[in-house]
Amino acid sequence: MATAGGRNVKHSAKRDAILKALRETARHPGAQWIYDRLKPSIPGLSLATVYRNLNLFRKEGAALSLGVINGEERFDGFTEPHPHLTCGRCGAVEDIPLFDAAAFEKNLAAALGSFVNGGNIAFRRTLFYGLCTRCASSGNKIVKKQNT
Amino acid sequence: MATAGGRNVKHSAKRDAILKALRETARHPGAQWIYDRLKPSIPGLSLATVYRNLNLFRKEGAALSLGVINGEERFDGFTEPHPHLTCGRCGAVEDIPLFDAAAFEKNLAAALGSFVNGGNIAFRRTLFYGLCTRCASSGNKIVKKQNT
DNA sequence: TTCCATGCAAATGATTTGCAAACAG
DNA sequence: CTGTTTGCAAATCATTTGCATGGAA
Repeated sequence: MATAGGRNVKHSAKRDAILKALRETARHPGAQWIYDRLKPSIPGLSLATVYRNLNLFRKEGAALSLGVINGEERFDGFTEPHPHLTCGRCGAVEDIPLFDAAAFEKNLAAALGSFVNGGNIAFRRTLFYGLCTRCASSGNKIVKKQNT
Repeated sequence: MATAGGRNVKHSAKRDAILKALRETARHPGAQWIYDRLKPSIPGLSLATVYRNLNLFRKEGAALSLGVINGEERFDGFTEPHPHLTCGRCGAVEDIPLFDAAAFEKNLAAALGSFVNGGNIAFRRTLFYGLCTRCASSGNKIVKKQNT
Protein backbone atom coordinates (compact mmCIF):
# COMPACT_ATOMS: atom_id res chain seq x y z
CA MET A 1 0.00 0.00 0.00
CA ALA A 2 1.53 3.26 -1.10
CA THR A 3 1.43 6.31 1.12
CA ALA A 4 1.29 10.02 0.45
CA GLY A 5 1.47 12.63 3.14
CA GLY A 6 0.70 10.20 5.92
CA ARG A 7 -2.48 9.07 4.21
CA ASN A 8 -3.05 5.49 3.12
CA VAL A 9 -3.60 5.28 -0.59
CA LYS A 10 -5.87 2.54 -1.87
CA HIS A 11 -6.41 1.05 -5.25
CA SER A 12 -9.28 1.83 -7.57
CA ALA A 13 -10.07 1.09 -11.17
CA LYS A 14 -10.66 4.74 -11.92
CA ARG A 15 -7.37 5.80 -10.39
CA ASP A 16 -5.55 3.22 -12.47
CA ALA A 17 -7.34 4.31 -15.62
CA ILE A 18 -6.47 7.96 -15.09
CA LEU A 19 -2.78 7.25 -14.62
CA LYS A 20 -2.80 4.89 -17.59
CA ALA A 21 -4.46 7.50 -19.80
CA LEU A 22 -1.89 10.08 -18.71
CA ARG A 23 0.97 7.72 -19.52
CA GLU A 24 -0.37 6.57 -22.84
CA THR A 25 -0.51 9.97 -24.44
CA ALA A 26 2.25 12.32 -25.52
CA ARG A 27 -0.03 15.36 -25.28
CA HIS A 28 0.84 16.33 -21.71
CA PRO A 29 -2.84 16.77 -21.02
CA GLY A 30 -4.88 18.65 -18.48
CA ALA A 31 -7.68 17.24 -16.34
CA GLN A 32 -10.43 17.97 -18.86
CA TRP A 33 -8.72 16.11 -21.66
CA ILE A 34 -8.27 13.00 -19.53
CA TYR A 35 -11.87 13.22 -18.45
CA ASP A 36 -13.12 13.47 -22.03
CA ARG A 37 -10.88 10.60 -22.98
CA LEU A 38 -12.12 8.23 -20.29
CA LYS A 39 -15.75 9.25 -19.97
CA PRO A 40 -16.99 7.06 -22.87
CA SER A 41 -15.47 3.91 -21.41
CA ILE A 42 -16.12 4.86 -17.78
CA PRO A 43 -19.53 6.56 -17.78
CA GLY A 44 -19.57 6.85 -14.01
CA LEU A 45 -16.54 9.12 -13.90
CA SER A 46 -16.48 12.57 -12.42
CA LEU A 47 -14.22 15.43 -13.40
CA ALA A 48 -13.54 16.01 -9.71
CA THR A 49 -12.06 12.53 -9.49
CA VAL A 50 -9.66 13.31 -12.30
CA TYR A 51 -8.56 16.47 -10.53
CA ARG A 52 -8.19 14.70 -7.21
CA ASN A 53 -6.12 11.91 -8.69
CA LEU A 54 -3.87 14.16 -10.74
CA ASN A 55 -3.08 16.07 -7.58
CA LEU A 56 -2.40 12.83 -5.79
CA PHE A 57 -0.06 11.62 -8.54
CA ARG A 58 1.83 14.86 -8.34
CA LYS A 59 2.26 14.60 -4.61
CA GLU A 60 3.29 10.96 -4.85
CA GLY A 61 5.70 11.75 -7.65
CA ALA A 62 3.89 9.48 -10.08
CA ALA A 63 3.36 12.43 -12.41
CA LEU A 64 4.83 15.86 -12.92
CA SER A 65 3.06 19.14 -13.33
CA LEU A 66 4.38 21.23 -16.18
CA GLY A 67 2.67 24.24 -14.68
CA VAL A 68 -0.26 26.28 -15.90
CA ILE A 69 -0.14 26.64 -19.66
CA ASN A 70 -2.78 28.77 -21.35
CA GLY A 71 -4.82 28.79 -18.20
CA GLU A 72 -4.81 25.05 -17.65
CA GLU A 73 -2.50 22.88 -15.57
CA ARG A 74 -0.77 20.30 -17.75
CA PHE A 75 0.74 17.04 -16.56
CA ASP A 76 3.33 14.56 -17.69
CA GLY A 77 3.24 10.89 -16.76
CA PHE A 78 6.88 10.46 -17.73
CA THR A 79 8.87 11.64 -14.74
CA GLU A 80 12.40 11.81 -16.09
CA PRO A 81 13.35 15.47 -16.58
CA HIS A 82 13.13 16.44 -20.23
CA PRO A 83 12.37 19.69 -22.03
CA HIS A 84 8.93 20.69 -23.27
CA LEU A 85 7.77 23.09 -25.89
CA THR A 86 4.52 25.02 -25.83
CA CYS A 87 3.31 26.09 -29.21
CA GLY A 88 2.39 29.75 -29.18
CA ARG A 89 0.07 29.23 -32.11
CA CYS A 90 -1.96 26.08 -31.39
CA GLY A 91 -1.23 25.60 -27.70
CA ALA A 92 0.12 22.08 -28.06
CA VAL A 93 2.67 20.90 -25.52
CA GLU A 94 5.22 18.46 -26.84
CA ASP A 95 8.53 16.92 -25.86
CA ILE A 96 11.54 18.51 -27.48
CA PRO A 97 13.70 16.00 -29.32
CA LEU A 98 17.30 16.12 -28.15
CA PHE A 99 20.60 15.23 -29.74
CA ASP A 100 22.04 14.63 -26.33
CA ALA A 101 19.85 14.47 -23.23
CA ALA A 102 22.80 14.34 -20.85
CA ALA A 103 24.28 17.50 -22.31
CA PHE A 104 20.94 19.26 -21.94
CA GLU A 105 20.66 18.37 -18.27
CA LYS A 106 24.27 19.26 -17.69
CA ASN A 107 23.85 22.72 -19.16
CA LEU A 108 20.74 23.48 -17.16
CA ALA A 109 22.30 22.19 -13.99
CA ALA A 110 25.39 24.27 -14.65
CA ALA A 111 23.27 27.41 -14.42
CA LEU A 112 22.90 26.68 -10.73
CA GLY A 113 26.63 27.19 -10.41
CA SER A 114 26.10 30.91 -10.90
CA PHE A 115 23.74 31.17 -7.96
CA VAL A 116 25.03 32.71 -4.78
CA ASN A 117 22.99 30.19 -2.86
CA GLY A 118 22.19 27.28 -5.14
CA GLY A 119 21.73 25.05 -2.11
CA ASN A 120 18.29 26.50 -1.52
CA ILE A 121 16.98 25.25 -4.84
CA ALA A 122 14.72 22.21 -4.61
CA PHE A 123 13.90 21.90 -8.30
CA ARG A 124 13.37 23.93 -11.41
CA ARG A 125 10.67 24.20 -13.99
CA THR A 126 11.71 25.15 -17.47
CA LEU A 127 9.37 25.63 -20.37
CA PHE A 128 10.23 26.59 -23.92
CA TYR A 129 7.86 28.52 -26.12
CA GLY A 130 7.82 28.50 -29.87
CA LEU A 131 6.25 26.60 -32.73
CA CYS A 132 5.37 22.93 -32.55
CA THR A 133 6.44 20.63 -35.35
CA ARG A 134 3.13 20.88 -37.13
CA CYS A 135 2.79 24.65 -36.95
CA ALA A 136 6.42 25.22 -37.92
CA SER A 137 6.04 23.06 -41.01
CA SER A 138 2.92 24.99 -41.98
CA GLY A 139 5.15 27.96 -42.65
CA ASN A 140 4.29 29.98 -39.55
CA LYS A 141 6.80 32.52 -38.38
CA ILE A 142 8.25 32.60 -34.94
CA VAL A 143 8.04 35.73 -32.79
CA LYS A 144 10.99 36.16 -30.46
CA LYS A 145 10.25 37.29 -26.94
CA GLN A 146 12.13 37.96 -23.75
CA ASN A 147 13.31 35.06 -21.61
CA THR A 148 12.67 34.88 -17.90
CA MET B 1 2.52 57.39 -29.09
CA ALA B 2 3.31 53.78 -28.46
CA THR B 3 1.48 51.03 -30.28
CA ALA B 4 0.56 47.49 -29.37
CA GLY B 5 -1.06 45.10 -31.78
CA GLY B 6 -2.12 47.83 -34.17
CA ARG B 7 -3.93 49.71 -31.43
CA ASN B 8 -3.06 53.25 -30.42
CA VAL B 9 -2.00 53.37 -26.84
CA LYS B 10 -2.75 56.56 -24.94
CA HIS B 11 -1.47 57.91 -21.68
CA SER B 12 -3.28 57.84 -18.39
CA ALA B 13 -2.34 58.60 -14.83
CA LYS B 14 -3.58 55.21 -13.69
CA ARG B 15 -1.60 53.36 -16.31
CA ASP B 16 1.54 55.20 -15.31
CA ALA B 17 0.93 54.50 -11.64
CA ILE B 18 0.47 50.79 -12.25
CA LEU B 19 3.71 50.47 -14.17
CA LYS B 20 5.50 52.57 -11.60
CA ALA B 21 4.21 50.41 -8.74
CA LEU B 22 5.32 47.30 -10.60
CA ARG B 23 8.81 48.70 -11.13
CA GLU B 24 9.27 50.01 -7.64
CA THR B 25 8.84 46.69 -5.91
CA ALA B 26 11.02 43.61 -5.87
CA ARG B 27 8.09 41.35 -4.99
CA HIS B 28 7.16 40.37 -8.55
CA PRO B 29 3.54 41.03 -7.68
CA GLY B 30 0.23 39.91 -9.09
CA ALA B 31 -2.68 42.16 -10.02
CA GLN B 32 -4.28 42.10 -6.59
CA TRP B 33 -1.14 43.27 -4.80
CA ILE B 34 -0.74 46.22 -7.13
CA TYR B 35 -4.39 47.09 -6.69
CA ASP B 36 -4.13 46.98 -2.89
CA ARG B 37 -0.99 49.06 -3.09
CA LEU B 38 -2.48 51.83 -5.19
CA LYS B 39 -6.06 51.90 -3.98
CA PRO B 40 -5.38 54.18 -0.98
CA SER B 41 -3.75 56.85 -3.12
CA ILE B 42 -6.03 56.32 -6.12
CA PRO B 43 -9.48 55.66 -4.66
CA GLY B 44 -11.11 55.56 -8.07
CA LEU B 45 -9.13 52.57 -9.23
CA SER B 46 -10.62 49.32 -10.38
CA LEU B 47 -9.04 45.89 -10.21
CA ALA B 48 -10.09 45.35 -13.83
CA THR B 49 -7.93 48.28 -14.83
CA VAL B 50 -4.92 46.72 -13.18
CA TYR B 51 -5.53 43.46 -15.03
CA ARG B 52 -6.03 45.25 -18.35
CA ASN B 53 -2.86 47.26 -17.97
CA LEU B 54 -0.70 44.36 -16.85
CA ASN B 55 -1.80 42.47 -19.93
CA LEU B 56 -1.02 45.49 -22.04
CA PHE B 57 2.46 45.86 -20.53
CA ARG B 58 3.14 42.24 -21.26
CA LYS B 59 2.09 42.57 -24.88
CA GLU B 60 4.11 45.76 -25.28
CA GLY B 61 7.11 44.16 -23.63
CA ALA B 62 7.13 46.72 -20.82
CA ALA B 63 6.76 43.93 -18.29
CA LEU B 64 7.31 40.20 -18.18
CA SER B 65 5.00 37.53 -16.91
CA LEU B 66 6.71 35.00 -14.69
CA GLY B 67 3.80 32.66 -15.19
CA VAL B 68 1.14 31.46 -12.81
CA ILE B 69 2.63 30.88 -9.37
CA ASN B 70 0.39 29.47 -6.66
CA GLY B 71 -2.66 30.20 -8.74
CA GLU B 72 -1.81 33.82 -9.48
CA GLU B 73 -0.02 35.37 -12.43
CA ARG B 74 3.06 37.24 -11.28
CA PHE B 75 4.83 40.02 -13.16
CA ASP B 76 8.24 41.59 -13.32
CA GLY B 77 8.83 45.17 -14.38
CA PHE B 78 12.50 44.54 -14.91
CA THR B 79 12.74 43.03 -18.37
CA GLU B 80 16.31 41.80 -18.51
CA PRO B 81 16.35 38.00 -18.22
CA HIS B 82 17.32 36.92 -14.73
CA PRO B 83 16.48 33.93 -12.58
CA HIS B 84 13.65 33.85 -10.04
CA LEU B 85 13.02 31.71 -7.03
CA THR B 86 9.61 30.77 -5.69
CA CYS B 87 9.59 29.89 -2.04
CA GLY B 88 7.74 26.65 -1.48
CA ARG B 89 7.05 27.63 2.07
CA CYS B 90 5.86 31.25 2.06
CA GLY B 91 5.15 31.73 -1.64
CA ALA B 92 7.47 34.71 -2.06
CA VAL B 93 9.02 35.27 -5.48
CA GLU B 94 12.45 36.82 -5.44
CA ASP B 95 15.37 37.43 -7.73
CA ILE B 96 18.22 34.99 -7.34
CA PRO B 97 21.55 36.68 -6.65
CA LEU B 98 24.20 35.63 -9.12
CA PHE B 99 27.96 35.46 -9.04
CA ASP B 100 28.05 35.84 -12.77
CA ALA B 101 24.95 36.76 -14.76
CA ALA B 102 26.63 36.21 -18.10
CA ALA B 103 27.61 32.69 -17.16
CA PHE B 104 24.07 31.96 -16.07
CA GLU B 105 22.63 33.09 -19.38
CA LYS B 106 25.31 31.26 -21.28
CA ASN B 107 24.56 27.97 -19.56
CA LEU B 108 20.84 28.22 -20.12
CA ALA B 109 21.31 29.20 -23.73
CA ALA B 110 23.69 26.31 -24.21
CA ALA B 111 20.87 23.90 -23.40
CA LEU B 112 19.29 24.94 -26.69
CA GLY B 113 22.29 23.44 -28.43
CA SER B 114 20.98 20.00 -27.55
CA PHE B 115 17.67 20.57 -29.29
CA VAL B 116 17.13 18.90 -32.63
CA ASN B 117 15.29 22.00 -33.73
CA GLY B 118 16.31 24.91 -31.52
CA GLY B 119 15.30 27.33 -34.25
CA ASN B 120 11.66 26.95 -33.32
CA ILE B 121 12.19 28.32 -29.83
CA ALA B 122 10.96 31.88 -29.33
CA PHE B 123 11.78 32.18 -25.67
CA ARG B 124 11.99 30.20 -22.47
CA ARG B 125 10.57 30.56 -19.03
CA THR B 126 12.58 29.13 -16.17
CA LEU B 127 11.53 29.15 -12.57
CA PHE B 128 13.41 27.79 -9.59
CA TYR B 129 11.64 26.48 -6.51
CA GLY B 130 13.11 26.28 -3.07
CA LEU B 131 13.43 28.37 0.03
CA CYS B 132 13.62 32.15 0.00
CA THR B 133 16.30 33.90 2.01
CA ARG B 134 14.05 34.51 4.96
CA CYS B 135 12.63 30.98 5.17
CA ALA B 136 16.03 29.36 4.65
CA SER B 137 17.54 31.35 7.49
CA SER B 138 14.64 30.32 9.74
CA GLY B 139 16.02 26.82 9.64
CA ASN B 140 13.47 25.29 7.27
CA LYS B 141 14.49 22.22 5.36
CA ILE B 142 14.37 21.96 1.63
CA VAL B 143 12.47 19.14 -0.08
CA LYS B 144 14.03 18.07 -3.34
CA LYS B 145 11.69 17.37 -6.22
CA GLN B 146 11.88 16.37 -9.84
CA ASN B 147 12.86 18.96 -12.44
CA THR B 148 10.88 19.51 -15.60
C1' DT C 1 -15.16 -2.43 10.25
C1' DT C 2 -12.60 1.53 9.16
C1' DC C 3 -10.80 4.63 6.23
C1' DC C 4 -10.40 5.88 1.47
C1' DA C 5 -12.43 7.03 -3.10
C1' DT C 6 -16.07 9.05 -5.66
C1' DG C 7 -20.25 11.65 -7.65
C1' DC C 8 -22.61 15.55 -7.57
C1' DA C 9 -23.42 20.11 -7.05
C1' DA C 10 -22.14 24.19 -4.93
C1' DA C 11 -18.36 27.15 -3.74
C1' DT C 12 -14.05 29.46 -4.85
C1' DG C 13 -10.89 32.54 -6.85
C1' DA C 14 -8.43 34.57 -10.42
C1' DT C 15 -9.24 36.73 -14.63
C1' DT C 16 -12.13 38.62 -18.41
C1' DT C 17 -15.78 41.14 -20.54
C1' DG C 18 -20.08 44.11 -21.78
C1' DC C 19 -21.53 48.54 -21.46
C1' DA C 20 -21.92 53.39 -20.72
C1' DA C 21 -19.35 57.30 -19.05
C1' DA C 22 -14.88 59.90 -18.76
C1' DC C 23 -10.73 61.11 -21.00
C1' DA C 24 -6.60 61.73 -24.19
C1' DG C 25 -4.80 63.38 -28.38
C1' DC D 1 -14.35 64.77 -32.67
C1' DT D 2 -12.82 59.83 -32.48
C1' DG D 3 -10.89 56.19 -30.37
C1' DT D 4 -9.02 54.69 -25.91
C1' DT D 5 -9.42 53.91 -20.98
C1' DT D 6 -12.05 53.00 -17.05
C1' DG D 7 -15.53 51.49 -13.28
C1' DC D 8 -18.73 48.42 -12.18
C1' DA D 9 -20.90 44.29 -12.07
C1' DA D 10 -21.78 40.18 -14.28
C1' DA D 11 -19.80 36.39 -16.63
C1' DT D 12 -16.09 32.86 -17.33
C1' DC D 13 -13.35 29.08 -16.43
C1' DA D 14 -10.38 26.03 -14.13
C1' DT D 15 -10.13 23.99 -9.87
C1' DT D 16 -11.62 22.76 -5.13
C1' DT D 17 -14.65 21.22 -1.58
C1' DG D 18 -18.77 19.49 1.49
C1' DC D 19 -21.43 15.77 2.06
C1' DA D 20 -23.46 11.29 1.58
C1' DT D 21 -22.59 6.85 -0.60
C1' DG D 22 -19.94 3.00 -2.45
C1' DG D 23 -15.62 0.47 -2.21
C1' DA D 24 -10.97 -1.42 -0.70
C1' DA D 25 -8.18 -3.66 2.75
